[in-house]
Amino acid sequence: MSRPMASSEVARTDSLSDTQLREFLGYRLKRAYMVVHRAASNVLQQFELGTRSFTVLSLVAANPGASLSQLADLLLIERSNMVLILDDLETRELVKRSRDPNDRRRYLLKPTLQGLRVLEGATAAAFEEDKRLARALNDEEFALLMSLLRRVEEGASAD
Amino acid sequence: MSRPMASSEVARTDSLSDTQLREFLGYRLKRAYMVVHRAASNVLQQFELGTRSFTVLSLVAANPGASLSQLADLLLIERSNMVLILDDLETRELVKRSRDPNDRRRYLLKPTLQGLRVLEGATAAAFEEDKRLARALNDEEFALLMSLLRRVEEGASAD
DNA sequence: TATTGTTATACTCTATAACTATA
DNA sequence: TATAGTTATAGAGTATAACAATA
Repeated sequence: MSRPMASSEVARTDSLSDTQLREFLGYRLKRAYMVVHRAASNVLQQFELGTRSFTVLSLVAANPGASLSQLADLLLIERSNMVLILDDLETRELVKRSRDPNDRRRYLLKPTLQGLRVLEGATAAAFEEDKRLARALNDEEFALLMSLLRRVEEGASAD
Repeated sequence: MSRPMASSEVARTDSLSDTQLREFLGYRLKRAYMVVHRAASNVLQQFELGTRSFTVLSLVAANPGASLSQLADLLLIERSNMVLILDDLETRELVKRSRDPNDRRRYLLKPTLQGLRVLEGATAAAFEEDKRLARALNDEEFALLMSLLRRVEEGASAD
């Protein structure tokens, strides 16, 4: 496959070293996130959902009557970005906005029947893929990883 | 702070539930990655480096003579995107491209003296911030998390 | 034919500022 | 005056296709 290279002034190997970067939590987190995110995106594509749309649809279904700001806060994203996600979900009739009669600034968000149907299929597919992605770990290790990630998130956010 | 709300047809709590999503490795990975990435970006800003530029500069310094394609492969990004990162680093005279005399398709990448100086400071700051972000974990837990992340990445990439 | 680097482009995700209508 | 939702826009990050030079 690879033939011997004519040697040049600088010694080179076929595979580069990233041993220094591998000491960084940020580096390892990003690499793991990338492969997991890409795989999840591929699976959700058949439902015409991105990972963000899937997450928002899931939260709306689990919290009917939630507001846009609440969702944005929970997902650590800007309200202005949440508007676009909800625009998309509402255009496709997966989520419905309706004015909150008690506070006319707010919209109460609810899933449509079709939204619930799509979510059901997407959740099953996403969950199966999630398990497949973590197949290198046994149940105990998986639970441990989840707990460590949560502690990192909470410890890092607490400034 | 929060006054009692007039009750509406749908019961609502101030904090939404994401218990279903919290079962997903992808969800937890993304949340942890977001807070870590934002903090790292903030720290690297004083060196006018993004996390990607920092990573590439670090790899060039650790592997003088590496090629663009090798770096792209290692970082799991497209060659076309690596071109733009290197354009930026070279414009700022942190990295230098020079033709490989043995294969005139390639460029050998090397850090400049200024590149090494900037990298030294950036690495120290990034490492300190990385440790701060992981301060919720002791050394043993940190090592365990790193190992679990690596196994997820490798297991997930192996299709 | 295949590979390296490149250009152009589009799409996704994130961030900021300013506006409106309500409170 | 503060908050909820919105608009517009800019900046990262990522992906795809096509091309020239070289192997």
